[in-house]
Amino acid sequence: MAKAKRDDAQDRDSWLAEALELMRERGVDHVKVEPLAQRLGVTKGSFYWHFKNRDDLLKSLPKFWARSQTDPVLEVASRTEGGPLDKMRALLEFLAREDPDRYDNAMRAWAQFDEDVANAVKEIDERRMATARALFEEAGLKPEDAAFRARLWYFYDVGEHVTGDTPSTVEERLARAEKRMRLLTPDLKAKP
Amino acid sequence: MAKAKRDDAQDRDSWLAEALELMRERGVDHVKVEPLAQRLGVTKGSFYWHFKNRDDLLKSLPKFWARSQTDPVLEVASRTEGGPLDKMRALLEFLAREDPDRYDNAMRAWAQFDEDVANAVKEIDERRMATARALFEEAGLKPEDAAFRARLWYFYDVGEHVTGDTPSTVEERLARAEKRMRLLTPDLKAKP
DNA sequence: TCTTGTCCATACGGTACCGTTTGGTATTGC
DNA sequence: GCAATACCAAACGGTACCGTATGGACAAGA
Repeated sequence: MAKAKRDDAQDRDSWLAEALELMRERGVDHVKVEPLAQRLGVTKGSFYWHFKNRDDLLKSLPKFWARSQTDPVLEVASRTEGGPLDKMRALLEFLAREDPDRYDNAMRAWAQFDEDVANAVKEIDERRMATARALFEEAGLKPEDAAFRARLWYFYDVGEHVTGDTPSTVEERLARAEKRMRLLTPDLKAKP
Repeated sequence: MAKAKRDDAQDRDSWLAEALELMRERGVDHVKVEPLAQRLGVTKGSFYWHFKNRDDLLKSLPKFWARSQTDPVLEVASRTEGGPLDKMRALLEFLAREDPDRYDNAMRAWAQFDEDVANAVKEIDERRMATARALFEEAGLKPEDAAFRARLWYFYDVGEHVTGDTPSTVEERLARAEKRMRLLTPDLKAKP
């Protein structure tokens, strides 16, 4: 009874990774067993070894995606020295320099038609918004006001992503970040 | 040559309408000829009379959707008496009371994987944002600043829609609208 | 009445995919 | 070395859908 698995548990993930990629490119409904097998250079035989069926794969995808969402973003905030406004600025700069998740839009698209996926996405949204909310509270806002301003803050990101209205140059993105700070934090004190 | 068509030209639209509805429920990839025919209570024979093929239907859908976007919203703005801030408030109240388009999310989901659709959606986004931009300019902002604030304004709507984070009661939605006004227009003069 | 055009039903072949079965190969425990 | 096990290939039947071909019902001129 060979317990020492060779490279497995890796292989299930490699199916998941490829499935996620295919989903990003063409949407969930194109994530099908045989085309996927072809992309991986194997036959379906492999797939049905690692998964019960296609639904098993699809049900596993959101968690697989969420696992990749360990929020380097959140880390940036905690790593930064200074008050909440400094952290916000650091966050915006980080986001302006690199897009943290290429799969967001595809997941949102999927979430429109699947409740489980919708919940997975909602959880991520909540986590991100909570970060923003905490910073606004730290800057002195009442919880209620902080919650609303965090929404305004976060939804701007969401809007830029889903509409695809993102400047192509880093400079322009940084300029927008600057404006965003000025508009959303003029009344807040820098050091709590 | 009977030129007096009976009820046609209507029927192509009825296919399109049903297709749009099905797309909203389950996504584009479930908009297929035979299931669609079943929902309409006819056979494919009818479909291939009105459309060249499935692609013909799908290519027509975005325009059909855009046609329904004659923006009652924009009308609200022009109908309202007073300065730009009054118009903004009127817009927000209108949006709080009724959701103007149930197909937005589905179209955005589709747009992720089809460039033509993406352009159609982009056009609508542009039109809506232009309205907001004009109001901010009217309120005295420089074009550049107006553009950014319009983005912040509009993306909030987009964010609420795609995340599904919309209050269930009208009262709460109105309260949010109120906060939004206070946050986005404190420095603007009421009458231009 | 006879023709012409509109609209749809029926029947057909073709394709892409699902999930199963069976069997083969390489790796590991003993 | 010899089983047991992990992993995959190949071949199969089944289904859902596409698009086409053909013909029928029905209305409107002539």
